[in-house]
Amino acid sequence: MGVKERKEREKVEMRDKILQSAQHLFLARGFDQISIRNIAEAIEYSPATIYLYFKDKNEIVHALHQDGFRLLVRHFEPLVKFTDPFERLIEMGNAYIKFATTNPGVYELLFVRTEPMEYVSNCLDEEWKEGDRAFDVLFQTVSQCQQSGHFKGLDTQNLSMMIWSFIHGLCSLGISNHIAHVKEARDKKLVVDAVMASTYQTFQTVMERLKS
Amino acid sequence: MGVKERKEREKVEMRDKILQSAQHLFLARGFDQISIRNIAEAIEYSPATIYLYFKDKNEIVHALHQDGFRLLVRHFEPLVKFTDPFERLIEMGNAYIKFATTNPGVYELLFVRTEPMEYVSNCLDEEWKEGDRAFDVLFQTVSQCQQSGHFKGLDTQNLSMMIWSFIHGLCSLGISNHIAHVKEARDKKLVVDAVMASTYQTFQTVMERLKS
DNA sequence: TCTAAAAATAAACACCGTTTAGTAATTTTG
DNA sequence: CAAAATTACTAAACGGTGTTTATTTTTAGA
Repeated sequence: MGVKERKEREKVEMRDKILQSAQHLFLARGFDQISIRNIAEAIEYSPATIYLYFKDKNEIVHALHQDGFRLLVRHFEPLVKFTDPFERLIEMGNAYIKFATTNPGVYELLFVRTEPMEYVSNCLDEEWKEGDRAFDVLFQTVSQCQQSGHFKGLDTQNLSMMIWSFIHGLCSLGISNHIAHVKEARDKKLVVDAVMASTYQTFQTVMERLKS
Repeated sequence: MGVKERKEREKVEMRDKILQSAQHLFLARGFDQISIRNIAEAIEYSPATIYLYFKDKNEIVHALHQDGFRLLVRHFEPLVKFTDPFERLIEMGNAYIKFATTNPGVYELLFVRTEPMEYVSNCLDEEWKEGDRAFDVLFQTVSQCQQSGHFKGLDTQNLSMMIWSFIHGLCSLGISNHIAHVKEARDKKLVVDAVMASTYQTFQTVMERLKS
């Protein structure tokens, strides 16, 4: 009676195929190109079929979301080798920026677009495990920094928030090309990279000053 | 021969009416509700008529964009009364956050949505005068802070960028409800407000430490 | 008043997410 | 093995979007 097992396997495979297709469309041609019809065409099924595997488009986007968070967390994992918490914190900033700049699409999906947020607002908790975990890594590191005598007198939660806000603002502005207009150069990508790099350096200087 | 003058006046009035309608729809019912058909219905004209006054939808959004930047700059104008540059800088943070939280829709239009950006990438410069002016106010203030002995050894442009990035990250995360998931409280709006307020306080503390 | 220009529109085109009703394939049952 | 039942799939439609084209209505000037 391997029929049931096979059917379940096929169901999972189809789900994966849909998600893979959606991600490919998203990364290759932008958020707007994730259309049910485009996905359907890519996997060579009718649009209606997709609704047998996902409740609606939001559910697809949310699944991609989870994958994105897992990717972010994976960027943080190698940082355990840095035993000094402050050093690890700085490396986390690097890892975060690297994640955002090498995966601008994924970053946009995770932190810029608001559509999935609204969806998540409904089916609370548990869906955001991955996101919470990412923040928790930061929080723990900041906490350890404080235990080592850094950032005296600052609330851990708020300081973590501040650091994340800064890095997010940097990445978000960079990715959305809001920075390019400040400078007059032509090649936007280079400008963004340069500004982000040097701004981040400034951030590091500021953090250094706050160490003791 | 006042006919030509009247026609020109009517042309401008119609343009304004379209923009006013678009802004109303946007602020009242969100970005998605800015549809050519909705605008047309609101001003009691056919959808096609709108294309006699605007090249496409992007041109409408971009016009709203400019208005948004003018509103932001207007939030900064009262700050000239603060003669101490550092005090003015802090007040600018307050003004920016106030702008973002009291006009989340406008803020989203200006700094979160990317659609208008792409449009702007084509018709470079001149369209962004207002945006540049807003950043310039910040830059000048930071520069004056440094002339008063604050923020020693930090590049002005980058430090300005850092400050903007931080505040933007805070507002952006707050508005997009990315913060709410960190805490487990139910009333998101309150949580966002609280976290933003206290985080901002932390930021102020950090800035204070950097004064000398 | 008649004509030429300008302004507005109806209708269509090609998309979108989603639903419904019906077909085709597959599995289970008699 | 054939019939019934279940499952998998899809064609077509609904109401929405931005935009274009051909046509009609309104207006202005001779």
